[in-house]
Amino acid sequence: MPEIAVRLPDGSEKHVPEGATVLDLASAIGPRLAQAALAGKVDGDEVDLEHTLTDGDTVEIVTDRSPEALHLLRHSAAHVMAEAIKTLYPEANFGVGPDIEDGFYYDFRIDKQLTPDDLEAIEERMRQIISEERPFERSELTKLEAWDLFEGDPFKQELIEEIPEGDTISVYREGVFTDLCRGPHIPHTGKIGAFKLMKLAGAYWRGDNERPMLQRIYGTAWFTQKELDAYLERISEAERRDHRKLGKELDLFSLHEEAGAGLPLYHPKGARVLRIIQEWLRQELYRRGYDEVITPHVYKADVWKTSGHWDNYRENMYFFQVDEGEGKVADYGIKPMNCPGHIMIYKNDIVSYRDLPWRMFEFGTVYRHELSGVVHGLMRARGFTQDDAHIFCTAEQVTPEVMKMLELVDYVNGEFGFEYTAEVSTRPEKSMGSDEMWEVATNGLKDALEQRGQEYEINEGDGAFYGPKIDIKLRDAIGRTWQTATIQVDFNNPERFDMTYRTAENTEAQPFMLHRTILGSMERFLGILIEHYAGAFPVWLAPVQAVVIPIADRHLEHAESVRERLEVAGVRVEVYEEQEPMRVKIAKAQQQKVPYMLVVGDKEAEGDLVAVRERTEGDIGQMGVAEFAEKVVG
RNA sequence: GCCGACGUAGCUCAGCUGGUAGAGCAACGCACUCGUAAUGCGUAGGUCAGGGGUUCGAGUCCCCUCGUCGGCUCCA
Repeated sequence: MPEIAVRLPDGSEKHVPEGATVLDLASAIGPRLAQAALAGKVDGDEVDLEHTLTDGDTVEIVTDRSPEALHLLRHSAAHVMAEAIKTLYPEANFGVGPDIEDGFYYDFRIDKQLTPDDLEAIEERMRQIISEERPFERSELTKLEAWDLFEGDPFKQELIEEIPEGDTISVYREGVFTDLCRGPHIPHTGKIGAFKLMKLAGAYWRGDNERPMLQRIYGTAWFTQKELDAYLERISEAERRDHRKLGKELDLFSLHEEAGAGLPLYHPKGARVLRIIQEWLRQELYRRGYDEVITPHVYKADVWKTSGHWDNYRENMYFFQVDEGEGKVADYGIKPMNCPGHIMIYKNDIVSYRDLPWRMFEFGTVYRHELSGVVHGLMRARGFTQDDAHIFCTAEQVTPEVMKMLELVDYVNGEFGFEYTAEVSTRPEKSMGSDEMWEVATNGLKDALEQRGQEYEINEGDGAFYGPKIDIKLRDAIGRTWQTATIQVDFNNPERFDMTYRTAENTEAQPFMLHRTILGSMERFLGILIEHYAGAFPVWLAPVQAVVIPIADRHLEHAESVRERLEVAGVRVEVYEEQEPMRVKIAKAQQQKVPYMLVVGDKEAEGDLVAVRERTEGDIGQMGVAEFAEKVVG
């Protein structure tokens, strides 16, 4: 029998009979590999095990240890769920069902509105399909055949319509269910070791709010029960860290129905943490040549007309009218952004090139009427404070200024122990400015990243309409990512507000304007910090750094004296003076995640000492008050 | 804004198919004065998110509004 030669990932060559499939190759290498094989990769493209090899292919066998394996599994699980839905609800029409991070979903339309209880029946049906180890069978069709096959399935037909003429259209069948699918899939349903349907949601067809809303079920799938359990544990961990729960327990902030959605109220401890962060950042900014400004929360509508907010951002703004007497009524708008104020300051006087770059910053509180469905604790509020800054500069200064911002991003995130990645967003379809401006600005951002040796990804077409941007995504203690810092070039405002500066040649030129935040919104950043630290702030951020715990009433006097001296030394300290056993006070301090507990009893009063209990270490022994203060304030 | 779920004492939650509200913690009072994660007893606390409806009767069923949660969309 004629043979063909294929190349394996280790560079070696393997001869197999003509017509051999990926699975045949795996068998030829070893029976255990054949058993573990899920799919193949031929010249980098994923294929099924049944895929026929040709001479000269470079082939890799995908097993459950391969990085691509989980998405194959999850995509296959989505098919199994679709089949379960189809058997339970034969009228079902399906949309799309991809794998996503940690799982999969499928969108579909059925007559019944599902409730969480219905998920159990679907899971049960899925378990049955999985236990039957049904093979996924691929077939290839012409566009016309595919169209006919999905008769009565408008969503699938719409997808078929969009497949370019001449492209291969493939479908996969497992059991009674056939789905339009590029593939590949795992060999049979039995490979899905563990799964769970997680939640039910609505989702617009093709993500378009003009189109019908389908039902969506999210699920997760893993090779083993152990992995599934670990994933569920990760979710519980995230729930334990939920800033809304911890915010309540640690008495940091509250939200009130009567106040309105998305308008957090900071309690003394929450306010303290925010102010500590702000004061620290303020000093860093002063050191880096920023000027702090303070601008009003409301402006007359004219400002918003000039800025374009009146026309383009109205539905997100709070506008109101004020009766100014004699039948005159004036429109005012609460600021959703700080830029117009900073621009007015810029324009207050003639700016020389010698004044540039001008770095203006403000902890500016803004209000945006976000859609009711998106507000979420501190993470997405309607009133929030940005650590906002605008840098007005010349074209040549863009790259160096962006580099300075990136250095600041790096420094700030390092202080909190965050790792992060950068993404550059390029010109979107709906945008203003010339191609040349976009190119100069986008390259300016990329140059800054490259000169600093920072890796970045490109988000094609994801820039703001007024200019390209760099977004920074943090990775927190349990691996979740959060978008915080953003650096944006703005072509719009210098134009709209007719901003100029005097050049060295005594001509007028338009400055570049950069927007940037480092923390993003203070609210959101605090929320991220709460979850990152699981509520246990490091000593420098802790709203209460130490509590003094007198053992009995006769120790109150010494406790007070300790508190006074520590306060003078700059330690944030409280005395737990209620008449309760020491262990109760310790329990309370532990729950409040206070870094240090200072037990004072007879021995400490006698020697003017404190017995220090560290929150995570436990009792670390006695020391003098000054020594302890030094330890905290450092 | 859209789809769905939910909203009971300050907090966490119980209250089956409609018969007129309950626990633990917290608060307050009294006792205990204690050596490293929760002392005992007692008291008080709710127009069951708000409004409307069905019913002899609604925390429980229906509608609207507000809010919360999970998604979608949005994030000039």
